[in-house]
Amino acid sequence: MRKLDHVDKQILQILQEDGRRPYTEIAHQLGLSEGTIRSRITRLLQDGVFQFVIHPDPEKLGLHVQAIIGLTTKLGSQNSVAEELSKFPEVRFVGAFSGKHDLIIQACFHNNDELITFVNERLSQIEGIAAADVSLELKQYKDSFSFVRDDEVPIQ
Amino acid sequence: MRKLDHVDKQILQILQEDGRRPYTEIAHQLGLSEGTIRSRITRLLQDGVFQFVIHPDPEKLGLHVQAIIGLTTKLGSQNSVAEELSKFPEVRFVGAFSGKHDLIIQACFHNNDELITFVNERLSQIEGIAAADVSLELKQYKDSFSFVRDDEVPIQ
DNA sequence: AACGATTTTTTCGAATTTCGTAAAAAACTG
DNA sequence: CAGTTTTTTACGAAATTCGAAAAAATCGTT
Repeated sequence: MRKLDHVDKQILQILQEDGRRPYTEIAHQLGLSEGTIRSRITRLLQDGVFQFVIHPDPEKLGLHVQAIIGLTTKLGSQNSVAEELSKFPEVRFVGAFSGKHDLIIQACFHNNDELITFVNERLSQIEGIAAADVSLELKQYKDSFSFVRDDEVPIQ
Repeated sequence: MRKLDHVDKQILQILQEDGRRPYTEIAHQLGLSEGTIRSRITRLLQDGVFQFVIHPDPEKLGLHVQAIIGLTTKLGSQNSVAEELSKFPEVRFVGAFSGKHDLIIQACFHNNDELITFVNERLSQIEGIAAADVSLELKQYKDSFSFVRDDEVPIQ
């Protein structure tokens, strides 16, 4: 996989703001031809650098309750627990971490009942979870995939 | 804002998988006309139900270090701290929470140095942060905005 | 059930975008 | 610097999107 250059990052930055901006417009904006933008985007997709998706507003979908849950797993079951958790549609993020919790997940629910049911019935049925530390989201300030920056990648 | 119906959710589910699928194809897939898909998507966008974005792979962008940081703020400064943090491009998530930490953020860095600099120099300069509890991501299992489900919204 | 009003869906030609591909240009290599 | 590879451009054909009007469906009222 070739290293991303300035043009690639500019394309990503534009698509970050509007994932459906036409190649022709991006081309015009960057002073390149449509074909160039197209071939670059095709390559970026092929290299798995990004995907076209949508960002729904959970509130508008009726998912009024969001939570971050820190999990402590029994030694040796971290991986299987993480994979099990990843299958749930209400779980949007699962990661293994160093620090207080072995796993940290983020999940969305319609209401508190659904969250309680998830913790008490779903989580308890997964073998290997020792403890769950639930933090309820009170207000969301920022939530995005917008981490494309055009600054220099540090020399390793 | 009208309530989302089954067709809206189906459209969102399709776009979740491929944010660039043409209206014509969605229409064909759902047995509706292109115009219907177009007007529904236009309305959903106008109502702020979702946005077209891209999901970059942080690793492919050279962002090899991700962290979740739980913050304790001084009484009264939670909001200003959150807003300040939201301005950082490396910070992709900021939320106020009940539980152990007042704020929880998620951020991406090129390397450990960048993370250390962020914690020691950026965070320390923000007025109102009492403590920061850093968890380093060791492995990512799931990360998506795919929380559109087509099950029943519970009766409140 | 019938009515008008409103909203949603369909239709269709025009404008725009995307696609396939070949040629040109540029960049890289030894 | 000639040869090779990669990238960009160009352009006609195919597909998609767009604008707007007609048709259909939905809704509230009687």
